[in-house]
Amino acid sequence: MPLMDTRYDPRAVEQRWYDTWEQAGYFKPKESLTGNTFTIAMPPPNITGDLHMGHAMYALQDVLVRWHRMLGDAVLWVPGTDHAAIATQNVLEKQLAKKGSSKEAIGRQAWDELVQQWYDTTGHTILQQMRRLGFSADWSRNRFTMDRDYVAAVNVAFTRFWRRGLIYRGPRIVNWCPRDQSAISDLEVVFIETDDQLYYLDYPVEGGGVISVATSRPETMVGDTGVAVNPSDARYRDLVGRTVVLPIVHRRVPIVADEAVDIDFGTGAVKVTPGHDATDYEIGERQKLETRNILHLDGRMDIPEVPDLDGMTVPKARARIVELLRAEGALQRVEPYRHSVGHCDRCNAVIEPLVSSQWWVRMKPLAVPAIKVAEEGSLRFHPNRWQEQYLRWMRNIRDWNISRQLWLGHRIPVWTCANDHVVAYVDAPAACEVCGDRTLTQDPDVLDTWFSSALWPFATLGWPKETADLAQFYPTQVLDTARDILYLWVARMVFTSLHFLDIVPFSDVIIHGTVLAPDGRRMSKSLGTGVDPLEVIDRHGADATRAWCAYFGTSGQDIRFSEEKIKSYQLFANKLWNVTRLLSAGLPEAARPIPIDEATLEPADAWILGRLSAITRLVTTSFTRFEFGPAIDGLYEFAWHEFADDYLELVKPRLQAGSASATTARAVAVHVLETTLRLLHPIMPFVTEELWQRIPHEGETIVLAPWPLADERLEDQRLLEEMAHLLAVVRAVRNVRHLADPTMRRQPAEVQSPRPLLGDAVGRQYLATLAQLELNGGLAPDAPRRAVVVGETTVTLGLPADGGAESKRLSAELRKKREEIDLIRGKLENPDFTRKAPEAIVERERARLAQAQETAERLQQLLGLGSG
RNA sequence: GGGCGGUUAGCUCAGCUGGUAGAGCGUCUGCUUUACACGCAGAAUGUCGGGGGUUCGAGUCCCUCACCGCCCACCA
Repeated sequence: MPLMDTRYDPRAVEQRWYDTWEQAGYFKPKESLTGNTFTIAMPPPNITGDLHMGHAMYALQDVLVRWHRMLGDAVLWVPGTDHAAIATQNVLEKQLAKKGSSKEAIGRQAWDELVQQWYDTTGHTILQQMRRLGFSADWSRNRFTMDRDYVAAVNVAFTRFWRRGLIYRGPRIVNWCPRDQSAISDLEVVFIETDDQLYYLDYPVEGGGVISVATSRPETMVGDTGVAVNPSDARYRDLVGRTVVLPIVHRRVPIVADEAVDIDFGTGAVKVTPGHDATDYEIGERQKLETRNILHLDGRMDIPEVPDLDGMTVPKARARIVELLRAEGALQRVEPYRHSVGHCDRCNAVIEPLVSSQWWVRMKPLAVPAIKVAEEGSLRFHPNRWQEQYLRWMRNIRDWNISRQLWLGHRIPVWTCANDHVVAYVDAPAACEVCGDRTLTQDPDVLDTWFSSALWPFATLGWPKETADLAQFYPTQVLDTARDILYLWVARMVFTSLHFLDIVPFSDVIIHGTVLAPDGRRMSKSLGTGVDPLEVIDRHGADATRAWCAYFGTSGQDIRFSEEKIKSYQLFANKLWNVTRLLSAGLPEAARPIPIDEATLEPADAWILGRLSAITRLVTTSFTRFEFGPAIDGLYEFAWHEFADDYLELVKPRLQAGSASATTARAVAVHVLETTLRLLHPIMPFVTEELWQRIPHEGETIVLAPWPLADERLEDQRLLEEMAHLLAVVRAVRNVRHLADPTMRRQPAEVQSPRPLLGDAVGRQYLATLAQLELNGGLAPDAPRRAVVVGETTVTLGLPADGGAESKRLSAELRKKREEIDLIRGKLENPDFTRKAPEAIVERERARLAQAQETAERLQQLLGLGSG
């Protein structure tokens, strides 16, 4: 069917091709033609989630996946979703609340059934949305972190860690979210700058005197079990070892010396509340201080001995205790204070550190190999600077709190029997493996959702079973994600895989830029700054959206969303559509490629083939380096400007002539277009398939077409230079004509060039075609004329005379040339330059000088004639 | 407190190991030329954040300052 419309409509094309590809099974791994496999585990989005611009960035993965498919590798892109414990629990709790119920009301068993039912019925909407972007993942291998096999993998992982002694349970200070009523890990705490107050409290010292301490949380003083000073602080040396009597509760606590105390902060003395502050907890451990809990799990005060405060929320308790302290004369002063307060990154509640019994993973031994692989280079980061961030975190790693007090997630696979034997089991045990007792109870907590995510790249392939997929497709090659989960997820996959499989899960980590709103703010629903990728696709097509993502994604910088740039890629698709329209006219659809007879190539043909080879190298290199920007820029420039604007304009007369030369031109043009479409396919899969099918090609789909190979023999440097010169002459002619009379089209002209342009006749013909000149008639001897000088070539145009304007223009050009000559000459006359600069650079400057001098001489001649 | 990124044309951004400043959009001029007006042709626009240094030569390397953004940390 011939292409009639002058406009490419992505909506008429994309869905159709996607369905065709998926139904044909093109996204499933094929037998490798290279012996290589190429695997990417797609970062699993939250099952509750909707597609946002962050997911659109996964287009980078699809570019690589499609490229490797064309290279002939056995390619597998594994998709899936994550149960995202807290987020999903919140969704379901809201649903219950609407019905006036709650999870506590229905009980754990009914809740578990509800959750399972929800998993079964929820449509993984987001994976459907990803198809709109053209993602060529193998959906038949879709995984969910709550699938039966995946749960089994999680239990195996936990149990193996346990048996190696890498998991322990113990009371430690944790970040407690009073709203979610769960512990969260350090990484899930976000610190927010807050205007607060710093309270200076006077604590009476037994035997006389007071010691002043500063605190932003005065209510915690009822949990104080000590006062600490720096051991080298002379001011307090005599007080160390003595005892303070706390106001209000009138408890006696010691004054201790500890290095953690900053002499310069506040008074240099600090109240120690090991029960509710991480630093204080550590001081307490070192100094053997008592740990007192003063909070209920919902964040209310648990302090029966002070009825005035008991049961109050923290803000109320803070206000009340200030009154009480003031009444006792213990409040010295209050000053404004700005500091960071920890908040839950899920629900934004203020975190209350408290001591609680939790499950922990010992990180130090796991970190050692994870550091080694990054140092050795078997784990690489793009951009490279993330390696340092990764290493810094790994080297300073602390134990990982993996238990959450939620009702949704992977239950911790630990059972306790009546005789208090605590053991981890892969499957629910019938009896205690130590004593045989049969009244076992499972730990009520669930695992941090990142514990299961850490297994993603190998558990999705079947681990711990030794599946064929695991054998063939593991390890993966590339992991691409945003930087915010470098530690939460990427780092944890590395040490987990090294521990269980003794292998790096991926060799290259791409950290793509974060998409910001057009004004530079973070994209977020609550700010109203979010952009829906599906709407962008509706407006500009998936190809344009992908090209935009790929262009900016690998730059490593954050990216402001810019619809204009996406629009430009839509126009690019349209350009390709019209090029195809031009070339496919008169061609039978789906014909075989036309053989190119090398003997009949004209210089223009050889030139565009050479440029095609160069662009093939550029794109391939760009993909290899995980830097897609140059590939996209290069293809855009090549296809639009060199191929369409220059080459096609040049061969149009030949195409219409219907000669043997027409056959060659058509064969070359079709070949260049076909190859360009293949080079572009990983980035813009839809339009390239649509157009590829309409021109001569081999194979049933561009998805499985071979990746183009460069042929450097075609890159004739002399030809490229001569062509560049010719195009420069063309531009200069057009410029002069436009200045003289912008409405003027074709006119007579003469060309003089000491060296013939591209073998003279052909060059003159090209010049005539592109610059719209009549070169055969010659100019009448007395006709008004304009001169165009580019290097060695002079074109004399028959244009209306404009008195002084012409010589003024030439004088200006001459002046510019002379400045250039002075500049280069200055350089060459500097002995340091000629001695120290590389020979090639000096040579180039000499050549430039010669060119400029030639032009200047010619201009001088013309002016001499003109002024005479 | 420590660290990382950014600062290049009106806007959004490229510029690899130092060697004549680039793109897209926008602006201006002209053109409805049988692929494309979502187009073609032409043009204008930059003390490459400030200062210092290294070098024959610095947007690019080093030091320093300023502002913007991010990360880490036991900011009581």
